[in-house]
Amino acid sequence: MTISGKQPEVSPGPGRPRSEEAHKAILAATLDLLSTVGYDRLTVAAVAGLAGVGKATIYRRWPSKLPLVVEAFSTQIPTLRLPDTGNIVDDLNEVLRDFVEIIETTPLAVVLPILAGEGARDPVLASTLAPLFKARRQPLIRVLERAVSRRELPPDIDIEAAADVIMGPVVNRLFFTGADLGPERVKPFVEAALFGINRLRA
Amino acid sequence: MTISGKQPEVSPGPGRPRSEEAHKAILAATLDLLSTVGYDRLTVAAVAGLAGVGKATIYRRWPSKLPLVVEAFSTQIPTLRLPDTGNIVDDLNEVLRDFVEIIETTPLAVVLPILAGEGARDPVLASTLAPLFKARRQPLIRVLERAVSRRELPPDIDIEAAADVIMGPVVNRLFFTGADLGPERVKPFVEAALFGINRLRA
Amino acid sequence: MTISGKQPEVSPGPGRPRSEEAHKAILAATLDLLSTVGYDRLTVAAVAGLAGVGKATIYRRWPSKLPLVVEAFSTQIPTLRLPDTGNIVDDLNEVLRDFVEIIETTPLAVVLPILAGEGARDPVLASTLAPLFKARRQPLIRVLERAVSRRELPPDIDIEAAADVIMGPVVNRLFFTGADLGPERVKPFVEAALFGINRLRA
Amino acid sequence: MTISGKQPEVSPGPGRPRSEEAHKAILAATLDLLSTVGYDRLTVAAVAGLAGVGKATIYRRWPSKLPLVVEAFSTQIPTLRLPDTGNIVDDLNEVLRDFVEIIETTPLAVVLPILAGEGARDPVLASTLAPLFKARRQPLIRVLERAVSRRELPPDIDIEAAADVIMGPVVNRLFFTGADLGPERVKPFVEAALFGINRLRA
DNA sequence: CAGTAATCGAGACGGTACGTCCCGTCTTTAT
DNA sequence: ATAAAGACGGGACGTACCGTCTCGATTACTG
Repeated sequence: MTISGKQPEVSPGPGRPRSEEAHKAILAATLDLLSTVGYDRLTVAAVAGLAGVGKATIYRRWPSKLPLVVEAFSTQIPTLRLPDTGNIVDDLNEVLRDFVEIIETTPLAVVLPILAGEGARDPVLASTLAPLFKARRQPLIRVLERAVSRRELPPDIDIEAAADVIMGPVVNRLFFTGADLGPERVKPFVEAALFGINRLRA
Repeated sequence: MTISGKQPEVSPGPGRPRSEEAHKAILAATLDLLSTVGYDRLTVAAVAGLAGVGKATIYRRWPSKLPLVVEAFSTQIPTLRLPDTGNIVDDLNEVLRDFVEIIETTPLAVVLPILAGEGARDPVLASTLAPLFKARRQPLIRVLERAVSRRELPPDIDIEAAADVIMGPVVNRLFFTGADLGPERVKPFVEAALFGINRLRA
Repeated sequence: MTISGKQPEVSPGPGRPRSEEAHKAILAATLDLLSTVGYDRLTVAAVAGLAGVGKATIYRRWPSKLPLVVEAFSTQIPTLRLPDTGNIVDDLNEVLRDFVEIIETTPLAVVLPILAGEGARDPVLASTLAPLFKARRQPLIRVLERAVSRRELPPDIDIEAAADVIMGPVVNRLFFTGADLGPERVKPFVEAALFGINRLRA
Repeated sequence: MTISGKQPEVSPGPGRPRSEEAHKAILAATLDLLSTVGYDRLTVAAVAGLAGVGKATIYRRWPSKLPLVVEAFSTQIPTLRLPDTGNIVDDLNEVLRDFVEIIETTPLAVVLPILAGEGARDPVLASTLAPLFKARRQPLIRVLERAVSRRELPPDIDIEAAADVIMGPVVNRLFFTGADLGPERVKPFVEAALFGINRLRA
């Protein structure tokens, strides 16, 4: 955060510092249970037990169960790679294949929509989630920006809207249509987004 | 539902009949609370109290809280109109404008993602929800079919996928991107879906 | 309470009535645990488990753990018999022997002082306890009243004070002096109370 | 405590010596809170906070909460004076008046019964408390011994039992009967103890 | 038209998770 | 080594909700 590294990060203040070990164990246990039993069968007491931690140690860090789950799943986000194949079609294909794979192999399919729903009602939560959702979109945005600089897309394109057009069809299918969608089937959706739905032949 | 509709399909049998009034009051109270406090802060006891009904009267009709919410929200669906302007662009614009308006003025913004999340975890629920989600897509599917018969779209197009490409961007923006999106801003998304994201100029 | 017995006790009010069975099971379980593990190792959850009852069923009846214990021990009081031998000395001996036996074979030795201490600080609790403590003294008071009517005691004697003089030495020994005191050793204390400490020969 | 009091009895060893100031502040804070909130709503953290001390500083001196409270309350005891009027009646009156005054103006009314109750459950605590309770009785025992040597009491009297007969009525009234009892009302109880309850006229 | 049976509002039931609080210990930096 | 500060594991507390059950009181059909 600082430019010159001179200062000692932050003053730790008096008292025993919070255990980084416990912090990690809690998040790991949360993700473990999330994938095992799902969101609402996950209990804070079970997380504490699995992490070898007291409940108070959890509540000292997160005000309730939901923010804990939010942070746990947010640690998964950096795994979204930023591809650089040199052309937009292949880049987008890779980004979407990654995304589909994560959704289908982690509890995100359960947690993401719940967060979206809660966020729609609770502005505080929404502002907590905003940067996380934004981070999730970042690789996609970068891919599109590079496409612009390569003149594959017009310079005045609305990149945010374009991102929605790319992600949307896949998101809709994963969460609402319920149709099967492996990573290998994202290609037609990329083409449709780029060139129009006429490309969607049977 | 039956072909000869002259009289009550089945003999009602002995005993006091179920109150149609109570039924409606329960659904209305459920929707009310859904929009007020959200899904999991909604309690069945509160629904009962608001509807002036005993809890057993609710559980006599729905096996648990979730199906109750599902039915309550499904009563909102028929308001999606099926437009028929004669060309695909205007039809799609109208369908999407309707959809955006409903999402932004009813508790569906909260309920829909939650149901999607729960459905991802509970296959029984998923199969309950499938026809409801399908009904929601129906106007869009019909619009696309008519476009095919008008030769505006190729005859071998994958209509289900096309529907996802149309709806997806709007859905993504409404539920996850969090950006503003009034009914008047759906037009660029329709064009992008039809002709590709090159159309998305600033 | 009413003179003519016509009315049906009390209106039960709507809704499922509280289970008398559960009530008794809770009190029995409380006494059981009180004697097994003592006051503060007794947990409400354990009481619930032992009684085969939900915790809420306990908290619906008693606001917290202490009042529950109060009521549980108060059910023990009626076992204090009211003797009637015809003379004050034997009557008092029997009352005190009963009292000592109860203290030494039930958790009252633990609970009574705690209640006294809490009552000294909390007026609400004190007024709850007052009738219970009074009931405990009742047999002793009656014995003294009968002694007055038999002219064994002067008619203008302060009976409440006399009761303290009778009970006090035994109470003090049981709770504070810590000396051994079986039921068979109460006799000298009765005589001392009646005739003065000169009677307390080794 | 030692006969030659010139310097610290033991070599203080290396390191910072324990703060005598902190010690006193802890005991004062304990007594303060005891009278304010009672025994089990008193928390060690609150004592530490009020004393301006870390919790570890408390646990370095006392193994747990109870011994801390025991020591705090035992500091109150030395104020019991040993009267010497020359006759037993006045001596006892003074001893009891002192006792009543202390109970009614300090948190002892709360602490004493609680300690008695805990002691009944925990033999270790009981043996810790025994010398304290004994010290409290010491002035009374001395008064009685002097009465024996003055031939006011028979030489073979059971002094321990006599002490219970003297203290008991007052204790019972203070802790369990709940009746008013100022220092000026102890006289009848002294007389009753000495000569029998016939003296207790209205 | 009396009897039967399912319904009603109300609210208690067993069970379980929540989030808070406290105990007694441990871990930091500072003196 | 002790100090203040405060986090730690553990565990009880009292609250809230779920889905079921039990009341007395309707409200229909059935015989």
